[in-house]
Amino acid sequence: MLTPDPDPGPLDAVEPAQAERFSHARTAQSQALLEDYTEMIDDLIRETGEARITDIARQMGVTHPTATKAVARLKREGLAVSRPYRGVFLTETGAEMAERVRGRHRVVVDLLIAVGVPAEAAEIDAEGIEHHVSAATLRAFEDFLKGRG
Amino acid sequence: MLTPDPDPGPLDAVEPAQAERFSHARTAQSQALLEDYTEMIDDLIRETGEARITDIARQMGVTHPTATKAVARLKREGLAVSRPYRGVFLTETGAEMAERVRGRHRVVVDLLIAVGVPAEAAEIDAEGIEHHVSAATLRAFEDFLKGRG
DNA sequence: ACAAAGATGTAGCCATGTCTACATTTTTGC
DNA sequence: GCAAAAATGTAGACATGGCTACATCTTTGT
Repeated sequence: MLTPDPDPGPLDAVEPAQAERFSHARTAQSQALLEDYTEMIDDLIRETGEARITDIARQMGVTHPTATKAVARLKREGLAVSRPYRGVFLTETGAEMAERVRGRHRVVVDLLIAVGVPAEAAEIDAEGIEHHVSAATLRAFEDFLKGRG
Repeated sequence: MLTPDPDPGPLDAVEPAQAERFSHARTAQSQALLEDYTEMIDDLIRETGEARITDIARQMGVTHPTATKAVARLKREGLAVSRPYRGVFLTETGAEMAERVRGRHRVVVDLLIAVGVPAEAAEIDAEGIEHHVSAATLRAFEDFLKGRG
C-alpha cells in the first residue's frame, strides 16, 4: 500500500533532513558555551585549586560580567555552584561533563593531527569542531586512532 | 637581555593563546550563518532557478521573518541582492563564498567518511564542523583524501 | 476578473552573549 | 589596622537570531 512519492521532482521534494541538520547544529552551538565553561572551570580547579570569576574570564577571553552571566547559566543548568565573592565549583553533573568534553577534545585534536593537520591549526580548529562531534563520530575517531596506534 | 619568565609557575603563566582560540571560535560562529545562507541560496538557484524567502526559510528550518533578517544581513555584507517581493540573488562575492563553502563541505564529509564515520552522522556533523575548518586544516584533509584516492 | 490562498514585509517580543560603567566587597601591603 | 588595589556584583546598552502576529502584496483558480 501507499507508494507515495511518484518522483516528487528535483527539489519539489521538500528536504526536512537538511532543515533538521541546521537545527541540530544550532542546538549544538547553544551547548558549546556550557561545555567550554565547565571544562575551563575544571581545568582551573585542577591547576590552581580554585576557579575565580576573573580567571575564568581571562581564560575565556571575555570580560568578567560575561563570565558571571555564564556561570549563572551553569548554575541554572545544575552544572556548577558558587557563593558571592567565592570561587565556582562544579556539581557532579558538571564534573562529568568536563571529563567527557576533555576526552572528546583530546580525541579531536589527535584525529586532526593523525590525518596531517599541523598541531597549531589542530588546536585552534578543534576548539570549534569538538562541539559538533557526535557520539558516533567520536567512536569512529577513536577506532581510527586505535587502528594506527 | 630580558630573560623574563623565570618559571611563571604551573598556570600563573596567563594563557592568551587559549583565550584567542575561544575568541576565534566565536568569530567563526558569526560567519557560519552567512556561509549557510549563501550556500543555501546558491543551491536553490541551481536547482529551482530562484531563491524565494519561503524556500530559504523552509530549507534552513526557520520561520520566514528569520530568513528575511538573515537575507538583510547578507545584503548589508554585500553577499546578496534582492528587491521587495522578488527572489534573492547572490553577488559575485556571495557566489564565490557559496562555491568555497560547498567545496569545503564536501571535503569535510568525505574526510569524515574516510576515517570511518557513518555517512548519515558525517552529513549531520559536517554541518556544524565545516565552519571551523581553517585553510590549513582543509588542505590537510584534501591531501589525506588524495593519498587514499 | 476577482476572491482566496500564498508569499513577503514589518513590528515587536524574548533569550543570549557581549560590552562599559559604576557599586560593593575582599584581599593586600605597609 | 587601614588605605589602596583587586575581585566581584549589578545595571543597563547593544547586536544577533529566534519567534508570533498582523499587514500587504502576488499569484492562483475558477
